[in-house]
Amino acid sequence: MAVNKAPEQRREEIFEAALSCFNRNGYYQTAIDEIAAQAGISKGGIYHHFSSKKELIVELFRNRVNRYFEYLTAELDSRPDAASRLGMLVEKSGEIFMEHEPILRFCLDFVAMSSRDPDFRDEVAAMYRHRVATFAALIQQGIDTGIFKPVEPEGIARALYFLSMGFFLSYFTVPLDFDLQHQHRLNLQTIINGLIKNK
Amino acid sequence: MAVNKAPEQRREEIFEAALSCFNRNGYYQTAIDEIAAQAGISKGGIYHHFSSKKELIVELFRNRVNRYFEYLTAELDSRPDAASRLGMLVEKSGEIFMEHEPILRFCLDFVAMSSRDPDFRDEVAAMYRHRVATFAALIQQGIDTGIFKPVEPEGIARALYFLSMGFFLSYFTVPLDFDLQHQHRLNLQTIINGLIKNK
DNA sequence: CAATACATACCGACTGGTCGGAATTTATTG
DNA sequence: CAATAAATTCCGACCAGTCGGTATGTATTG
Repeated sequence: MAVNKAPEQRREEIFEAALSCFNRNGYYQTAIDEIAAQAGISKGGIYHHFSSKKELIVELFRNRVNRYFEYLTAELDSRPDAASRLGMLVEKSGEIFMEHEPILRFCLDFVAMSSRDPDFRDEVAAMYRHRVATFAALIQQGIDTGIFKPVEPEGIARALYFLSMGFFLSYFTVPLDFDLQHQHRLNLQTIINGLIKNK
Repeated sequence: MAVNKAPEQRREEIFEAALSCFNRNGYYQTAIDEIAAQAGISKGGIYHHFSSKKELIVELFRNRVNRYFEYLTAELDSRPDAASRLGMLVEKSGEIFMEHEPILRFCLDFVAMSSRDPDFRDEVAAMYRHRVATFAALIQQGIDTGIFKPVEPEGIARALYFLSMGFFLSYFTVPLDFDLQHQHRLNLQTIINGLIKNK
């Protein structure tokens, strides 16, 4: 019958099912039995691989979300200057937006839940610091090379983080009465244009 | 003993308790009994005033959140030009931020939940449209009076909405390693500065 | 005496987590 | 290469507790 599988493969199957269930009904409204059924395993089987529901979602967040957020900043070094690198970030985040919606949705939910759970919040804080530091470093480069005005890199980096989080959140909670890609570029250019020195 | 109170007063007491409970533990993790205890009433009493838990939270959202979001745009007409009006909006939203944190927190939660509940989403959509329309009208005024560059009012208005939502969300989910008021102004000025024509 | 505003007791459905043991795989040994 | 032992993976019944909602009775009010 049900042949035992390698732990890694099972975990992946459980992750996939959990992501789908959490996105459909939310974390607290999802029963372990539901995930188990969708993953083709039993409840006891899930508790063999994860010690609690909470551990499952935290591991899922680490596994999925961090993977994609790090993808964002992977090949940055291949670009010559700050403006080009910022542009690449914009491109890539647009890609993720379109191609990995389930993960984004889950991530947003996790962030929202983190307002009440310290364990969740630690994970979110790590992501926040990582992203802001990356943005800030890029802006600093732009200032050093004389492309950008002498702004506060940290502050603008935070504003970029806030804007992107708000955009993601709104994507799932607001009528989409606009073109996504167009708005995405407009968002970021509105900020970046303010940085570039007047010719 | 417990003397009956006027319905409006009871509803207000229940609202207050519900807001507090929802903020402490979240909507789904809050039992009606909890709200009842904190409001000094019984579960049956609450179901006398509200037909369901869901109706309670939706009414609470309407009653509290919309009240404050409308306060934002109340005295706009008293200001002479677009720049001054935008500035007033910035000021007021900063005030609400500092003085009505519980309501903001609840609002954010409600918005996040609205990604999965159509009934919630209708309420959020109304707020979104109202805010974006207000922003867009202001920007349009600025363009008409020659203060702003000829941008897309709707698009920038959305960016403003996204940024503020992201800021609020992050306020509750991210380490506060910056000065709130300073960052708040920086956020908005970063966008607005891009609008103002170069002298 | 109605009508309103509660309180109390209770129901049925559901949930996270446990537990004993079965099935399957891997390691060991003769 | 069996045969056996040990470890891993998994099942599914079960438990103790929770929760939204209801039914019914009682006090208050006008």
